[in-house]
Amino acid sequence: MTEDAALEPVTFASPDGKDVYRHSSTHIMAQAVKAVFPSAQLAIGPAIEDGFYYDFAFDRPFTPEDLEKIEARAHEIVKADYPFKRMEMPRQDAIRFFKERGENYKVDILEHIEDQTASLYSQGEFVDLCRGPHVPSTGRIGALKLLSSAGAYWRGDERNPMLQRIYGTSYPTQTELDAYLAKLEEIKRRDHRKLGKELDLITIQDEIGPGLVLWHPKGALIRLVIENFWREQHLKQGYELVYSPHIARLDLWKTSGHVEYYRENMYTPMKLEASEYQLKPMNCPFHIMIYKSHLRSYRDLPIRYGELGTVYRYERTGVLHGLLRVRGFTQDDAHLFCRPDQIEAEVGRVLDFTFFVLRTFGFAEFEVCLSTRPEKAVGSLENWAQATGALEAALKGRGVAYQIDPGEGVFYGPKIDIKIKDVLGRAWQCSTVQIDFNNPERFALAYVAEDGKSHRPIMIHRALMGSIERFFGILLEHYAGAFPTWLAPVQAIVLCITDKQRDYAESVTAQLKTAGYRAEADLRNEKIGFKIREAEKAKIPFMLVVGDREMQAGTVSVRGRSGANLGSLSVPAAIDLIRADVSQALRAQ
RNA sequence: GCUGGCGUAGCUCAAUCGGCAGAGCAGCGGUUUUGUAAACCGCAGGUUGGAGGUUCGAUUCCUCUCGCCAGCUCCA
Repeated sequence: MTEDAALEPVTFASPDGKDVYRHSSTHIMAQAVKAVFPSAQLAIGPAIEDGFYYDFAFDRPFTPEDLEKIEARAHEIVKADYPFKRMEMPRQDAIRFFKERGENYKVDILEHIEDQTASLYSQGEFVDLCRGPHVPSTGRIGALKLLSSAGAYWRGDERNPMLQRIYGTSYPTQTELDAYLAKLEEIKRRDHRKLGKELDLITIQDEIGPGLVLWHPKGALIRLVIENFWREQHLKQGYELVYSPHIARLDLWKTSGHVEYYRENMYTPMKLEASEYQLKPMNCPFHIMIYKSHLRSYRDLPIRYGELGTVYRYERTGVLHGLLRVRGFTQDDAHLFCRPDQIEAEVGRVLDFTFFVLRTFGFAEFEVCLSTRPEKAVGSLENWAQATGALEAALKGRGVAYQIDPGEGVFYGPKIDIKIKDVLGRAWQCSTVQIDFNNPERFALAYVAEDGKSHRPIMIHRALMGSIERFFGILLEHYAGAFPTWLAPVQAIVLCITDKQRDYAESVTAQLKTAGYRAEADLRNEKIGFKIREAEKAKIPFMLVVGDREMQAGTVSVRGRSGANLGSLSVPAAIDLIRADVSQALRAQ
């Protein structure tokens, strides 16, 4: 350090510190790759959340055996404890330097930067173009592991050549690395595709088609509970529920602009009786047509139409992913029609409603983004400013922490996106609130104001869960299949110890059902340990064991999910226990 | 869509060099009447994703195709 400067120590505990640490790690990996495969060319290698990657131009994909060799070499480099050395040179010199070494991608990067000075970092015989900073020496990296390799396009553009990317991670200690690897295992264990099949909730089958979901009885039951809750709450919140068909004339989609802007995501239209029909990719035009079905007064506004609307979108094959990305899905959609001065209040109501619903499902942490006007957009600048201001005011009025994504709004208006964080800290985009200047214009929406003249309403699109399929998948992973009692497809199972208690078990089950709970009886001629094991695997919240003792006393022996002994209770007391569990979840906001 | 990997019984996975497709669980039949995460015996279960090719012979090798997985790109 040659001048006075503010010195800020960074450690692995801070985000910046992690970044530097992982960045140095990726240099070490790159050095190892160059040592093992000298013909590999360097592209870029940044730190990412939970690790790092480096892209290489190489004549073939890296195999797991390659990764082992590279990792072994990287460990040697760490052991050798090479110091990281920074040097600077004029940009042209740097270009010449990398050209000589055959590092064409580095040359490409240099040709695109504006700085006339380039900084290079070296450790041992390895030199890389790099802004830095780095840890003092390679020995500072405690535990380093390569995780996987895959193709990735140069500069993230699919028209560019594909490079070979290696992912890895590093931590100060082996213990921390092990904890991270354990988390990866946990993520695998909770995979909704696996759990969905194991718990017999949903399947996606080749014979049906990719991205098309079959809801089996237990999955469908959970969905029914979700939908019932959704409808009930929407009616309470002043929404009117509507239904719309799955196809409509192609002309409707021409008017809405979807044919023009969204065609690559739409199924091919079908021809019928001299006109073309389109499978719906969105619900909005239908709600608009309900609005338009008669003349509207300013007194009618806001109008809120809600629908669990099933839409079909053609997604490129490579992007489909279990329930999280499908081709046919149901949006918990609603469209609000309001006056410009009502935007803030309406958006505020939607935000409150969203948080209420998401909290009820057990999510407590959120990431909120406000996306502003993109380059290409419809609507006047004043409209954008007013609407964006209203969104912001609604957020501020509620003390919601948010970040601004400049230029990330949809072309037809600004939006607020809410991501939910699951129990493993992963963020999922579900809820969205979007202002739409475009559709009211395209469909010539109007209301008669106090002045007796026709005015254009503002339209707000919003979804709380986004898609029921995706939301269900997230819930499944969040709870690892152990749904809270109010959602569990089977809430209680009565297990008899021998067939002497069959009648009693059936009568207990009938009492539970009469009380309004989803109960089953396992009357099979099996040992109690076996029945409990099966009930545990099915993640049923309450197991009611009945043997001779219970039958004599008119009680049940209650076992909670994962082994809790809740004691011997009378049947009404057991029902109270279940009731308390259900209502607690529905009240805990 | 792109790059790579993978498709074997309902599920999880074996099958050496190209040489009779096998196990556990689940299912079915029987025995067992059981006290908090797996009783025992038996039976059945397959066009090895699909189509073509090479070969005396293909789960295995080749081509095409469908699907899945990882990543990229794109997104609820």
